[in-house]
Amino acid sequence: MVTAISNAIRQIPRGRVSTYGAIAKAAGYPRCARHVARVLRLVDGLPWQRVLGSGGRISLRGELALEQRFLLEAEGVRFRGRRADMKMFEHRFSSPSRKSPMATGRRPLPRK
DNA sequence: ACTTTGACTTCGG
DNA sequence: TCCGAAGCCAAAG
Repeated sequence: MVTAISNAIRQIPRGRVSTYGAIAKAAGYPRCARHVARVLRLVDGLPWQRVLGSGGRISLRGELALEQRFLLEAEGVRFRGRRADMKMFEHRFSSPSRKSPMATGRRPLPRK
């Protein structure tokens, strides 16, 4: 699971970004945005700077936030105020990186 | 086994 | 746009 999430993150190409929620979903664990965050903190060697909060907002604080923004701009990602331009730079995942999307039997995602 | 803890998200005011 | 509350889920202690 940590693996699946790590893989998903590694799939984000340079110059593109994604969100915690989107990554979680792409990895096969919808609604597990927080776990994506944990993986980023735990595992290194990942393009952590390409992961943003919903709407392209930076969820980090202090220097990390500044550094993240700096790195992204260096890759060509443009910011509008405090947000990254998601319409342009959000990476679209094709499918869950590992086998069955479902590992813990959860519903397909009916929503309401 | 139970409680706490997040680099989260969405909604309402 | 900013702030607070509630929902979420697995890992840690």
